[in-house]
Amino acid sequence: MLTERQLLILQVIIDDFIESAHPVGSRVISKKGNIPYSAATIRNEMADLEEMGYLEKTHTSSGRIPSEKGYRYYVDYVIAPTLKKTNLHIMKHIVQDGFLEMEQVVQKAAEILSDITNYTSIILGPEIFNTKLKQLQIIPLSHRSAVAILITDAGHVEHRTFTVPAQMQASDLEKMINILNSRLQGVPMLRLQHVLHSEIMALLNKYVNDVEIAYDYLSSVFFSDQPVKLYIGGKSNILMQPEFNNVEKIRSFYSMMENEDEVADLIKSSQNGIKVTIGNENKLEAIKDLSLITASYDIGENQMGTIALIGPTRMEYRKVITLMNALSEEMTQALHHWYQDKE
Amino acid sequence: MLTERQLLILQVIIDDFIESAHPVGSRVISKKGNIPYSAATIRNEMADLEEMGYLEKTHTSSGRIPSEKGYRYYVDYVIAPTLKKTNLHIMKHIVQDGFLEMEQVVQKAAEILSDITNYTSIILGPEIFNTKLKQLQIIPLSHRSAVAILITDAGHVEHRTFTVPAQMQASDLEKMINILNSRLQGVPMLRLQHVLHSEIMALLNKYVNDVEIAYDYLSSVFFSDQPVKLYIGGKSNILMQPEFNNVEKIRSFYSMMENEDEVADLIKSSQNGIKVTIGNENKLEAIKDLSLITASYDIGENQMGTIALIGPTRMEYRKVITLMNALSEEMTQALHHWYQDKE
DNA sequence: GTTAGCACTCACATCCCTTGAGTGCTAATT
DNA sequence: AATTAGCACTCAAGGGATGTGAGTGCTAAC
Repeated sequence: MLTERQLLILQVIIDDFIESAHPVGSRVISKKGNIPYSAATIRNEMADLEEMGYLEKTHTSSGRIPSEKGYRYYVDYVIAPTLKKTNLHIMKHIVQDGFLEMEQVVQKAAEILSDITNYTSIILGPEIFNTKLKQLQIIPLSHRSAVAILITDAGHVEHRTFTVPAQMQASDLEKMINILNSRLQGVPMLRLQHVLHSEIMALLNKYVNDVEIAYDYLSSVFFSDQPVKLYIGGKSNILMQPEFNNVEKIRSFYSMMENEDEVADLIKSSQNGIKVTIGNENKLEAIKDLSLITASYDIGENQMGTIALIGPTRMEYRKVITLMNALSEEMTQALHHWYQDKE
Repeated sequence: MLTERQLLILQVIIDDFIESAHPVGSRVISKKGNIPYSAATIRNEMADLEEMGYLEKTHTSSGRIPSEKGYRYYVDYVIAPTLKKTNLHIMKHIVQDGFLEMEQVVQKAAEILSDITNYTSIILGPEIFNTKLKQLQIIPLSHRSAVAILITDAGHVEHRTFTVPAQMQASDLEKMINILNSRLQGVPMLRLQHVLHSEIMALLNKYVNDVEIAYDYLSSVFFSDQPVKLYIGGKSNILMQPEFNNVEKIRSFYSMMENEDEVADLIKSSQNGIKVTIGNENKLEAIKDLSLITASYDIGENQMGTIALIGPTRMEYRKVITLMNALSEEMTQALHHWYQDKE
């Protein structure tokens, strides 16, 4: 659809604009080394490109800036084919260190990503899809309270303090713990509630006085929906971008970022691989003039988590995509390591 | 030092400016109901107040705005004496709910505080000063890794995944856990390392092969300095303030807030009670034109944590201080509850 | 098909002017 | 002696004008 020359010009404009954030004029383009055409020719081509929707003007006599369609084309047909798997070893130093918990690895990855790119990074922690309960502990703190600790085979620990209802006997509690522990080990986290309900309630019934209360309590302790775990890096990086020059934009961006659920929804990508969402392609109002790049990192058969990067539509797509590809690869590996250690 | 009338005028100016954020002129003041003087009289007084350093002008013919000295006087001599202990029950609904963990209580308190005030709140989690180790658990995940869980008598749970060194026998690990568990229970968290070193190493020596390695590992697992826990609420609230109208200010504020250690240092107040730091009284460059109010909440003999609020120097001091007084009271109570339950 | 040339456009900066809220000072009033 | 009215003065802020320059589109020449 685009001629060789049009493509070249489009590319030059986008590259230039990504760097400078200023509209690109015909003269500057014609002066570039790899462009053997005069400004007038460029102008004609630019007019055509604009007609086709790849370029825009900010006003009648301004230079051109890429439209969202332009970026889209650039990302899909210019960058994507040229991407080669690189081995950047971004996280080399982190993974070597055996002490780090998985959560810390993820947090660190977010920081690195935002440091390198100067955009804001968001990493959605691995979901518990596939992990199994390794051990359940209930530790009484007093006659009225206790802390429940769930450890998964991935080394993830959840804990929750709860008040023991007055109607519940201390002996009941103890019995209950024993039963739960013996029966729930090895059960996938996702099936916990189901198993609890279908298999164990009957069993508990024999030993414990008031099963209703017990069940209510167990449910509330174990299954209160865990808030999603988000790791955000470089939230203030985005303020360095010249497009964030008015307070209203900043305000709406930060308001959005404060709402973790919304952010989690936003970046939770179902598909594998890298996904680029440009400007208005985003559903969320607050980032309709930003670009969002998500990449999933996964482990075995199930998707686990998502890495995302938010920046201006004028984003260094090539660099960023390469980087995220590599990072997602490395995180997958690092977490695989993790899992293999546990087997 | 100040005459009755000067004080009245100062107060009116500050109140007005706090509300409007605009310089206050003599005419508006004279129009107020409780002011029986003409604009000219007010002007004379204002000139005096300015000479004494309580007021400032933004330019030669502008109205007056309070200087930092003015705010300071206002806070110390106008507000402070009139404060009465109020019982606001800000957190009533939270504390009632028995399920919440202490951390959630604190987090919630931060959110409430920022919601009510529209400023940014920071709460420094209770320090572990006085808590004792309730139970220590080490749960092997595989032959090479394990997760250590420390539960304090306050129901606080710390966990840490670590890799078991190859040189260490599985049997050694088990023995070690037993010894540690029997000996460390009830030891105050702060003395853990000391006790470990002085009492237990000898004991371990008898049973475990390579004590050096064991000790190194234990240290790294238990005593890697826990980052301070900060709970921040309403980070974007401050953007609503008209003084945050230029990007540079926003940038420096957010950069500061990203550095948790710096923030923790900033608000870690040694003294009890409420402390107001106005503008340049703050050491940190980024908030030299903001005000910071800190209040400690404590439990028994030891200070536990700090509540802080950051807003423009033009802050609703009276409201905020009253609020924080009440909140600190309530948090102290809530946490006392907590502790009493554990006894 | 490409390019030089030229008239035209428009954002942006600068200067100027007006307006109005506010001051300080002086003289009159209480 | 304290208060107030009156008045000249100041200055930020807003609103044209105006000039400048980077850029365009179009036409005609190469």
